[in-house]
Amino acid sequence: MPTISDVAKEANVSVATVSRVLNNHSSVRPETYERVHKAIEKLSFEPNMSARNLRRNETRVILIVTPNITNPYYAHILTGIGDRAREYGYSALIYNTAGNEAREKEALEMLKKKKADGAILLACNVNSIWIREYADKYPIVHCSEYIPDLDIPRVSVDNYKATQDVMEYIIELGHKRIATISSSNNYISTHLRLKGYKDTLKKHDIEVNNDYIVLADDEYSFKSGKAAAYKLLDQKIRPTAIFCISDTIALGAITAAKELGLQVPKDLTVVGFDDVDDTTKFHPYITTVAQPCYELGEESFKILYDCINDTKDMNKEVILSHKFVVRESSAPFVKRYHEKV
Amino acid sequence: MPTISDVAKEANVSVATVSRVLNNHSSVRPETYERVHKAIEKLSFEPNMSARNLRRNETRVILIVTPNITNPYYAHILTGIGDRAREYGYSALIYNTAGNEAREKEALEMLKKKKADGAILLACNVNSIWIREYADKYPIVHCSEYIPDLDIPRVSVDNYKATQDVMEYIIELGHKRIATISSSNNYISTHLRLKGYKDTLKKHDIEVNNDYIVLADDEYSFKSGKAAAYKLLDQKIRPTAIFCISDTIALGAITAAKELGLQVPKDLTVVGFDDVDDTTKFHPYITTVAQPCYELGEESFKILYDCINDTKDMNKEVILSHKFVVRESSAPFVKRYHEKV
DNA sequence: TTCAACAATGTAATCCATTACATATAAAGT
DNA sequence: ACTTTATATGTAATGGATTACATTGTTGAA
Repeated sequence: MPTISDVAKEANVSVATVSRVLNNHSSVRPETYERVHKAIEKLSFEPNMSARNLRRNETRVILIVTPNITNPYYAHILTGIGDRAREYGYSALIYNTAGNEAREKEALEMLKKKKADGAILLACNVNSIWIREYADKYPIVHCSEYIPDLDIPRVSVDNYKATQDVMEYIIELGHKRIATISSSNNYISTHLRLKGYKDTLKKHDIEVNNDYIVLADDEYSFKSGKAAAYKLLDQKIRPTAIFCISDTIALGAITAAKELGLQVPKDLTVVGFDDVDDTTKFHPYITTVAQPCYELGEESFKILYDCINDTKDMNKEVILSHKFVVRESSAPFVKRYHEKV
Repeated sequence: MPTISDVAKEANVSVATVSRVLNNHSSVRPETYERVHKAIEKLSFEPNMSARNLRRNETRVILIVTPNITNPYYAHILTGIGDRAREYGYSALIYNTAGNEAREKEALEMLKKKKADGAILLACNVNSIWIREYADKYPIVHCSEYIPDLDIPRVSVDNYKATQDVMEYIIELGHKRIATISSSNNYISTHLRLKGYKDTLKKHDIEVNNDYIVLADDEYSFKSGKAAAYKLLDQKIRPTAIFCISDTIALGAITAAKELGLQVPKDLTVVGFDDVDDTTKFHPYITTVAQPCYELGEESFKILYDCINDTKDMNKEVILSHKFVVRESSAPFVKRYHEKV
């Protein structure tokens, strides 16, 4: 491996000049610049990152704190982060926390220990305000989930608006008995989706029925989605539509409906959220809100990069647009002879 | 951030001694060792990795070359690698290649440029012998796929044996008309599974029928699995069992069967491979071969680590054991009135 | 013409941990 | 008692890039 001083010799200049060329300093004469570049290419020189990092006091490593990359939603985001990071010469330290706060803290301690230049947090409870003390000192970006009122840079979709879209659509279809399967977790998205659900009902003068709000588990597991749907469908007056806050839950709901002899969408409309890969693996394909996961990842890296480099006028909050996609699991409400309402 | 010389001062020794303590050199007196350790703890000193890496000429970065982390199979492996890597102070550079050879080469060029200490390749065509020239010079480990005859260290399951297990089971159930959905890709696992399929049939004096061997696409997509199943089930003499080389394909096959009015497993036995998350999301739950993905990942990191550190007597080939799990998609063959055979 | 101001480049210190080599002290051998 | 050997620790060079400061050369103003 050639070093900067090999290049300097080759180009007949000092190492300082080579370094200036490398870092695009203005004070280098164009012809010198040219000469150095030729030397660099001739020797196919690549600056030694350890040396540069040592001198610049950076690591070129970013931390990705995620509950679980095995979840395709996070995997897509991770791909976006990874592609952009690589492009900028960063590598990733992936911390799987399984939602465990102790491990989240352990992860962020890496920043203190200077093992990473910054962190992207993929899932974060609204009450984790302890993150502030890290965010005050180190570059941290929230991706998709965030903590309200703590103005930590973030990128996400507009969960409230997306839910409104869903609910307006379901109401438009003529449904009145609309339930939701939310989650026991404490994510901002969960809160916003629930609020969107309630607010839109109220807006249309439909009473919010607490029996129609049931919770799946923290990780939106298929199983818990199915169980939640059972709770809804076992009621005397069944809902005719269910808004699920994730596709996996929606899948669970559809399975539950089938087991109860209900046809989706004929007897029950089911809408999901996220649009991960499973939505079109089985009929009925799920009507859902598509999130731009890859772009969420890309964007969070960009913001983190700006944070690390103290870019002026950087974006502190990026909202990417979602897309509501109507597929097969939703249909107009039809009053049937046995219906009481 | 305290440095090694701060520690030296605090402990009243030279930096060399501190360094010796840090690296567990034998020649340090126990009481000195103790004193230095106290100083380290008092200042909560952490060695600066850039400086260490510069001096030691290493990066502490490993390359993970994968077609697509979005695939849960790879995601699980990645989690295993990641957890182990972090433990040893390595971070990961994830290269998504989408199976593109140019991008695979681009990835391995990082080794030449000293941007990573070694690489783990997650999917690799059997004919990619160009990898040898990198493997000769740099630490490279194959995980789950590999190139035969090129003795590059690797970890995988015994695909041939696993397929034998599956086939023996299906034959045991009384099936004679057994088809397989393989893939157009060029992975060693694909070849071995096909060979296992054929060999076991022959062993039981069942003729190999080429009409019963159809291919899904390279990525085992659901869609292509479904299409392949249609090809099998449209034949005059239908198979009564299908061995699919992936669960997603199996899922596709089950969907195709349903669409054709066949019940799984009553009318058709379907067996998958991998045991990723989807296998128990829908009934019938899929009978499949469970791969220890996380452990495959862990093990590959360990081997790579040994390669990087020239460990003597390291394992060059690790075969982890698979587990054949019988669930709902397989059942004994029952001769029906309309059956010709 | 002379000096200030600036442009272009060079010299050397710096980042921090590692390690070859040097030194000092103690234990062992004759 | 005196050299030899081993043990424990220190000094200083090293890895490669960056950058404050120094130097040289050039241009323009007075």
